[in-house]
Amino acid sequence: MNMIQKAKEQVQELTKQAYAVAVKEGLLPEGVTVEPSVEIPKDVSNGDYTTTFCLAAAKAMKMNPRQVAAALAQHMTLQDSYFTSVEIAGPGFMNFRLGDKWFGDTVAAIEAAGEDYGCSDMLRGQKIMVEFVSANPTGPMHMGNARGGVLGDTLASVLKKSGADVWREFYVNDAGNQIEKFAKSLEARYFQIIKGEDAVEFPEDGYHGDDIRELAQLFYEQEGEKYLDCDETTRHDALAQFGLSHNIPKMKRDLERYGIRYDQWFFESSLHESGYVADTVAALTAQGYTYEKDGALWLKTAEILTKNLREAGKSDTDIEKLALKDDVLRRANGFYTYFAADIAYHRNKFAVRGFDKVINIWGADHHGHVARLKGAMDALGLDGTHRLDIVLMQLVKLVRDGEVVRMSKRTGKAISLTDLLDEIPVDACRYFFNAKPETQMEFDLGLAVREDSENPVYYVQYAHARICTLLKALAAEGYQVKDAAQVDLTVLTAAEEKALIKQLAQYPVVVQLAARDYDPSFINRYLTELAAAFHKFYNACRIKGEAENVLLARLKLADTARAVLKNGMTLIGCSAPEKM
RNA sequence: GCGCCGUUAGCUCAGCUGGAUAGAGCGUCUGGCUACGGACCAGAAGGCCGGGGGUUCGAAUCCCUCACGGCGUGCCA
Repeated sequence: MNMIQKAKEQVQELTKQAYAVAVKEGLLPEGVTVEPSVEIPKDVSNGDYTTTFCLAAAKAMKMNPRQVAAALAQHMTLQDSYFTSVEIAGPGFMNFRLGDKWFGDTVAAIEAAGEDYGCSDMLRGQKIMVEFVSANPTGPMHMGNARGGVLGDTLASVLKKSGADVWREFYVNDAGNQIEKFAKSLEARYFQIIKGEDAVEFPEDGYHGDDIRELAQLFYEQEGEKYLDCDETTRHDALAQFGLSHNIPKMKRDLERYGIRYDQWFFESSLHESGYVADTVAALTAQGYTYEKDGALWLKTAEILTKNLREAGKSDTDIEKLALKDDVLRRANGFYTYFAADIAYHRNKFAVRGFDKVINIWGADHHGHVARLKGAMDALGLDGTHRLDIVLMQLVKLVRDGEVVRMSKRTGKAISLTDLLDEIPVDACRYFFNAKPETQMEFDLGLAVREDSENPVYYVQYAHARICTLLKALAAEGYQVKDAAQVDLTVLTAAEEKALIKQLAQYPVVVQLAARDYDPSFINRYLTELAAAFHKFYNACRIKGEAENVLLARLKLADTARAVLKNGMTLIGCSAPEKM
């Protein structure tokens, strides 16, 4: 248990005990079972911890909240607790103030945890897969992929710190229609190189990007006109394979520049080759969830989702309005759809590889698929409703000089992830994209370079570097950081010192919130606040030249702040340099 | 039409499962080191929390409704 929880539980216990005594004394009516809610006031003048118990319980007691508070305060015994005072304020808040012991214990607890500070067993025993980016390997990755990459990677780290057994995966869509389109686009460029640009028409729905031209050129340089007259299937296969063999390693390289590494790159084609897609569709058919129409095989999506919605309490008229439709699994031409492969893929995650929970980071434009993929898992008896979580990430809106820049690969105007990294340092990118998933972000390319100095990541890094320099300077004077047990931490009484320690204590809570909400941006905000708390402390309290006991206590505090800054930056994949 | 996401300071965003006077950063203005890193700190200005109703002792937060913006609603992936 972390120090915040300890303090909160004490407030709850003290309040409950005081209530019990007050009842015994006949001051308050018995039988009120309201659980005391404990909060940390924004303003320290309202104490370090507060409970709203009196406000919540007053109604049931048919009393004025302040009277309730007065009765409780009378019988509050603070001996042996972390608190030194309790006072009634406002409409009936009870405000508790922490004593020295809590602050000292907090510093000692952080020291004892070391690099594991922030870890919890909240998700102990859970095997969780995070699948993210999974960009089509038919072209360069764009800004949206950058956001998804950062989000997925940090989320995975946060879940791991919360005790889960985490697996990072990239799903490679190396089969299906997109690949065929990819091959046709490459083919057209290949022919154009040989026959001249005007002699060959480029497919309307093909990929127009320059990367396709470059790949075709490379292919031509390597293979010459060898594939000019062969049969189409052979040529398409060769071109697609060639293209993928260039694009996939490039995606790996780009993601590694962000510090993102996967446990596995899972190929869609493997599901087709092994017959697992066909097997999965057969399993759905065996359960009676499919039917044939117009030569295609359909999944009874509407029926499955209607059942789920009814169980969730939706009325039939509401469900009617949704106009649910069934989905094709196998086209009339005999090929399986992307959806069929996706069902097989997720069945594999649960049924074959045994993940308890699967989290997918998807662009918001895929939200229409969430319910039906979960439903398909339900139909297979895999409880997709509860075990499959989809984090929908709003797309990054690119703006250049106030004008929206489209990101479609088809138009070829996308700003690639490589371009982005060439302009902006990795740390700034990671910090910027580590935002709340559902926020619609705007990224102004004109400001991209300025983002450099504006990005709060430098503020955090500066705090860290400043401490490192300080430690060196004091070491040169013979002052080493000592163990908490050897330092008198009770001399840390200034408001800035206490504020800093309280901020340090928050870290484990923040990590858990990030894991609970699948929102790693909690860590960003926390680090900015921690850096601010440090800078304030540093500005208000001198270290060098102070009396030795004060110097050593403050030095210990600064070093503790350094460790937690480093811990958090590592968690979100940013560096914590010792000098800048 | 229907569905999902969003709307908070000039800009980019917080607001922790309903709490006290709604907060940061950037930008603007005013101050602060012969002292451990001024990439810092202190202070000021700047808000009908998109509009309207409701629930509550209490609403930016929960419910309803409307407006605006983004996305989706394929035998595409």
